[in-house]
Amino acid sequence: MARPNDEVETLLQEYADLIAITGGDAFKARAYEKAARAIGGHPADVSRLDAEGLREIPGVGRSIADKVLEYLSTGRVAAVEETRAQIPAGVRELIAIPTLGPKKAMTLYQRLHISSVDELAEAVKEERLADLKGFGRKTEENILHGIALMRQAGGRIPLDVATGPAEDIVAELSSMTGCRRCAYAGSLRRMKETVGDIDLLVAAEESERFMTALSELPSTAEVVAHGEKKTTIRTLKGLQVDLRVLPPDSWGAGLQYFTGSKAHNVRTRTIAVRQGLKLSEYGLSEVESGRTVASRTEEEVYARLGLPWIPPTLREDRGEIEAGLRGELPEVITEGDVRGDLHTHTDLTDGLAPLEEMVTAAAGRGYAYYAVTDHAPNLYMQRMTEEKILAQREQVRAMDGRHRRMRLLHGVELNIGPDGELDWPDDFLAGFDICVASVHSHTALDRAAMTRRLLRACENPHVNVIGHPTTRLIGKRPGIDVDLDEVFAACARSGTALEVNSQPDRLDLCDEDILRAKEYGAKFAVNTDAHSVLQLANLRYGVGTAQRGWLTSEDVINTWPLRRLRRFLRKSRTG
DNA sequence: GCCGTTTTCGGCCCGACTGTTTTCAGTCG
Repeated sequence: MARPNDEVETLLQEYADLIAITGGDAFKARAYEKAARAIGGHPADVSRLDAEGLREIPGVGRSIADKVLEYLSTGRVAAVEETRAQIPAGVRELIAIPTLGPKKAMTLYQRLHISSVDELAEAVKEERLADLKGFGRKTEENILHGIALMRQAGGRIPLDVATGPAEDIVAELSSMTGCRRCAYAGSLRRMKETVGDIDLLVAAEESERFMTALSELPSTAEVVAHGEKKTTIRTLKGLQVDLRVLPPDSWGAGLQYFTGSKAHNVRTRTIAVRQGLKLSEYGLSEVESGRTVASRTEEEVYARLGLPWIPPTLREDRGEIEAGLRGELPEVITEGDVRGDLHTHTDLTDGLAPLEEMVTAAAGRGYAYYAVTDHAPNLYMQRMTEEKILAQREQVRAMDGRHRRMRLLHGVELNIGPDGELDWPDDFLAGFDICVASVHSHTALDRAAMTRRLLRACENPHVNVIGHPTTRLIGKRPGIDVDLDEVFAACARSGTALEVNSQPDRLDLCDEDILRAKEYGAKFAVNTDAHSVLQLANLRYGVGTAQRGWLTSEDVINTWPLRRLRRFLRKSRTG
């Protein structure tokens, strides 16, 4: 059910990790990492490719192509199994802890026989790391901090990881006879950045066959509970899936109930009670007579409560009930409102696809404009130069107009240095159509310095968008310590947009920060930061996050017509 | 292990930061 490319990517990445941990050739590990990434981001289904087709993927040679074929035909790869046998699986878990890499993980295993995150936490507490070479007080602190950060995510699953399987299962159940409606609900439907489990609903006259179907899916590893109204399974990847089957007449009430949030439902139930009604997953009914007054659709249920239908992404009790009652619910943006992506990469830096492929894919999405924004020189590993980016500009200009309905913008993703300085002087920046500027280094500056740094970037007349403004990585790295209110105010004042980065492990700004920034009158750009053709589709997650932040088209510059966008990009430089 | 030749080996994204050392290894972007 999972995309074969993703499975292969996961396998090759594991092999790369294992090579690194067991002290194998670092370049070999890198080669596997690179191939993993290339296959994960490759548009064609690898399970349909032969050896020759596989070797056309950059970074895939004879050896890796053979391993992929071996995996696709047998489900296993001998070389990987052999390496797996050398160290317990838990050792690999350790390198997920920030600041802990393969070398330290191997030391911990060899010297202290630590092979799980729990054992490591225990060992730190018992001060057993004290006499290990290379492990000082500060390292212990970093490990504990890293573990705490991981546990904070509390086993919650990133939005994109849950979405794929949820859609697959919905498609599967929808195709069964007797299925009147099928959808996922819960925090996934509300598009929270992480979800605890997948809540599925089916409307049907009888339930058993759906319960059985779920239990018997190839991706099901374990049936946790199997009842008449509810079945819970765990997938091979450890995702928990709850299925509820409802009578078709209860569909709307059930969907409303199981979408939540809990806080939102408390509010809707309270409104019902005040009207002498009772709201449950089966319907909205009169308390006295028991007569059902609304249940078939969500619209009907909300309408009977005196509310318009409320988009799931707003159902957090953050004022949506009040706004709905007043008839002032925002018209939040949808994916269809987005006219172009303003932050994307190509293989000129760390993207996977050449310019032409990215542009063609963007045109295929129906965009009216599209910005290419590769990395600038101060991200040293990308080896960008003035010559290279000017040559790219030539290519972009030459390509502009080839897709009739889509205009191309040539841009760059600049690095905001520790003092707020940028990669190139102003006169060079003036040659770009759009500049995104992001923090990539020096993430540990104190709050005052960090704030000064970002303000200076905002105030640069050529900086149009602050990319992933907090640089957080969900479950991995907290955001930078910065006075966001100052930054939001500066953005609003200077005509600099704040990015809503759609990468599922970023979603930065997050919903709550967006709500705050909007108060300052700041504008936003919902971008993918795509490093491959496939990642252009991550836009949905950014749009979901933008919705959770109550953004409308008016707030989001890349929903605007090109003419208006261009005016915004000129900042205050010209009238 | 991949790649591209200067073709069958020798490079491979480079530099900064951190914490630990006392001149550097490990991790990260």
